[in-house]
Amino acid sequence: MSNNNLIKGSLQTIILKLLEENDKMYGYEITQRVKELTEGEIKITEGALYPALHKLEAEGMLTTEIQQVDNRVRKYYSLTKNGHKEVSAKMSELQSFVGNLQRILDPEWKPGLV
Amino acid sequence: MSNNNLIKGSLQTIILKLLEENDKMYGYEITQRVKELTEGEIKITEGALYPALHKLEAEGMLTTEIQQVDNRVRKYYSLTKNGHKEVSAKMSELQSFVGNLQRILDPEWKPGLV
DNA sequence: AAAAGATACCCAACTTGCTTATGTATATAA
DNA sequence: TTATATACATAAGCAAGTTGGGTATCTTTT
Repeated sequence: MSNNNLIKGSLQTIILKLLEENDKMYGYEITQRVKELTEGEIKITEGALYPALHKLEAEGMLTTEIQQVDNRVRKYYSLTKNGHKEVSAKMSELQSFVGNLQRILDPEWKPGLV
Repeated sequence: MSNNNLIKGSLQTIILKLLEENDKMYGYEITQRVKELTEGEIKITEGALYPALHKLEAEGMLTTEIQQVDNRVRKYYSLTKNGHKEVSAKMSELQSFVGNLQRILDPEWKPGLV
């Protein structure tokens, strides 16, 4: 992530959610997608991403598939069955955390507003 | 903190914001306020809180004032001038990060919705 | 009366999840 | 030919937590 050390632990959720929407992605693609979606505001570093991918794979959330594209190796990741389950768990965990944050930081806040 | 490792990095912001709203708070009071506001979902541990308070004080964001209440010592914290500045900085940093998170995790999301 | 829990502070060992820096390799643009 | 983009990876170090311990007073429960 670029210059913010905020909400550590959301990287896993980001990876899982993107893979749920895209079925199959490789590491570099994930960094670019996040950069796109946030207009360059969040940059996932490779030093954070690859270990996270390896960890999720070791935990049985992801499977990999190597592809050769233009003399370059790509490692595609996709969700396992457990991975699919994990997405919703992580998502509701994160959404509930963000909701609680809003309750603390913005006393005016009610669900339905940013 | 209860079961979420998501809070890392946002604890400082929470402390600063609560102090902006309440002018003067002591450590234990902060833990209770957060518990209240989140209906017990977020519990700030003392092992996290006190070092964070000491660090913010060392950085010149907070000043302290000891009070004796019912034979018990309370250490009240309040924002310094720099502390007041820091609140808005941290707040907009966090809000922008949360916005970016939504953009990544919920492609349907537009500012104005949760 | 004793034990448990709430109030109120603190510290230290440890773990986790990043950053920063480095390495390999190919292709393209300046 | 140097830098930038694509594409993978690892390792040292750091910051911010968790976990578990300690001290002390007051109140509630057994």
